[in-house]
Amino acid sequence: MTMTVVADALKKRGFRVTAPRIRIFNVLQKASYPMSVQEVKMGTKGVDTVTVYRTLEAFKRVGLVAQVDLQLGRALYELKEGKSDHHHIVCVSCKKIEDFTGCDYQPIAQQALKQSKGFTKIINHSLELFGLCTLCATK
Amino acid sequence: MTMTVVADALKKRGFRVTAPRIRIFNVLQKASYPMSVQEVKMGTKGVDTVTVYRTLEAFKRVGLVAQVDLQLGRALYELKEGKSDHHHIVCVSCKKIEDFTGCDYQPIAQQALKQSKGFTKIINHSLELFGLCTLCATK
DNA sequence: ATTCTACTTGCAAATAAATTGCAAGTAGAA
DNA sequence: TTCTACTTGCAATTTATTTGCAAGTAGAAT
Ligand SMILES: [Mn+2]
Ligand SMILES: [Mn+2]
Ligand SMILES: [Zn+2]
Ligand SMILES: [Zn+2]
Repeated sequence: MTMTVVADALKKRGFRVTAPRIRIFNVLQKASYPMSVQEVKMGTKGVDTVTVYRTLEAFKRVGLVAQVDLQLGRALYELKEGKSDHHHIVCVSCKKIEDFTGCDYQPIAQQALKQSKGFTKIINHSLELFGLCTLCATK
Repeated sequence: MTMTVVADALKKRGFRVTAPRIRIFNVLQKASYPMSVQEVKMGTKGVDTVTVYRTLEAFKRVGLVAQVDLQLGRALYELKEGKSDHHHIVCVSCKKIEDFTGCDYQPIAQQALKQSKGFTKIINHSLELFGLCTLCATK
């Protein structure tokens, strides 16, 4: 995902391409794990926390970023990039996060829709695994 | 799930059976959807918010309650009861929540473990679907 | 039944997360 | 270059969650 892709994605939706948005994008791109708002702010120095919140929200709306909930008491965010659907394993003890790929959720979504009275379409899903990492498991 | 089950589960882990804990349990039992701390507090009237937090945490530890994250900015909680593994569909617009059952996540978990370098066991998982309910879809 | 003590609770205060209002700044169209 | 709607930073709020502590009590021991 190049920067022109970002610019285009933003423009296409009526968003302007600004310095804070570019910086935030770059921070996310370097990260190897989903980041909290505070972490993103740390990485950009100079960009206000509120701007990080608003930018991540904008990125989410244009589909550049995914919000991840790992039961840590705050939301995390990561670039979707070209990467297919991937998810996470989290150590419930030390909070270590690993990615994994290969979530075939379509059958589950189909079954859910079949049961549902009020929904006819799924537009997104979250799937996270929780465990003990080998390090914490030995303690 | 009867109340003696609660009492036993608590006692077994060294927790005392108290009035606030019973009330909170009853509120959760009546609910047909996962509740926020504030909603639980509303339902109990007289029990302090802090006690709700601490009790839900205790219930979580003894396995009575599951925490659910629906990207709403706060955690939700629901009784596990005897009910097997079930999950939710959430309307991203009006936040309507529906249950669904039939999450066969074992293959996914196995595949995740196969890929993982730092984990050898999954002890929990979260899976939530996001969509537009039929009502919101027509707007 | 009474005593004892570790576990619980409520209240207040602190911390942390997320949102809102607004004036000043600026991207990008004209 | 001009103009204006979109953005930003800063301060203030609101909402969520945690912590400290003194007073209360469940449940074991007597
Ligand atoms: Mn990831
Ligand atoms: Mn449920
Ligand atoms: Zn760990
Ligand atoms: Zn809806």
